[in-house]
Amino acid sequence: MRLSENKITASLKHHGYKLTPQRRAVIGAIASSPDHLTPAALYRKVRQDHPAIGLVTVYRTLEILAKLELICEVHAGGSCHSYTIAAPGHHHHLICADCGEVIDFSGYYLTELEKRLCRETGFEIEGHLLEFIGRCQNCRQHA
Amino acid sequence: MRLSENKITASLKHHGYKLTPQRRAVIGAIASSPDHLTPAALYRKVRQDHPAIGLVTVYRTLEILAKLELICEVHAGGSCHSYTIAAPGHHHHLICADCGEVIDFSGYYLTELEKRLCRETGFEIEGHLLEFIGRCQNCRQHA
DNA sequence: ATATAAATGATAATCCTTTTCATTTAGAGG
DNA sequence: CCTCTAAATGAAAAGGATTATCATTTATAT
Repeated sequence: MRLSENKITASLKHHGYKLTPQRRAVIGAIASSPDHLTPAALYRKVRQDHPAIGLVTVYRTLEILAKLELICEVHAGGSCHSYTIAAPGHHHHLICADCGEVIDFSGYYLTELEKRLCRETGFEIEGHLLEFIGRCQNCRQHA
Repeated sequence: MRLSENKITASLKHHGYKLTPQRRAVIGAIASSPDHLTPAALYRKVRQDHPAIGLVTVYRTLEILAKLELICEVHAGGSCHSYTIAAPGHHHHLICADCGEVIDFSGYYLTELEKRLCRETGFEIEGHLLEFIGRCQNCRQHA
């Protein structure tokens, strides 16, 4: 389950950020999109309802949301800077290569592997990046 | 075990690319580095021995090497465009957040998870991105 | 040696992202 | 409600990374 728009605005307020119409618009756009968006794509989407917004504001809003971990970066989609709304807690992404839809999943599949790597390499492991890329049912049927 | 310089030059020739001194220099630099390098960092390194080389040539060489899968992109290191020499076959990276060293490992830890995701989501999974980030023994001791 | 297509490097052009700064505004406190 | 103030905005410019253009050079097949 993904974070709701309300949770996000609440977290912004809680951290002392002002709730401007522009920020609401960016949050609304990203929260209502099932797939991941680049800053430019998000800008285009937001401008439909909010033509006066500046691209800079989109960047600044994304920066804040990322710092508060309310959105997360998607890598496997090709573009290195795509964002999607965060799900609470640790999770991973399954991304459709055609339509870009992002499905979250979670689980602790990697703890055994982490332990083994620690033993064998002496590394202290702090985090990981795991994403699957594929084709969703819908895109497969329409191909 | 990582690809040797010889394997890489052989593959270049085999695919009809010419073996120029500049390309040798780029390959030498990337093959001799245990960590991952951005195009700019690689450019700086190559210029020490080969001052006349252009940054453009570095980009072009990286493009070819990536297409032939002789080098691979590293994501978790922060910069979205870092490259390191490829290991033959499918593998993953364990990256030191301090010194950038990249350790390869392989295994088939994800096939069960892939099957489950297929069943539950209807996706046809084509690939994945798995990287661990942490601190190597050496960096931990010197911290 | 020669011919030729490919590769190079300088330059310019494009993106994408971040700074700067004057103006506007959200939200706190009266 | 007003007023005030720091924060946020948008326009413009700057900065950085990557790609395109093009005349010149060069690796390699012959």
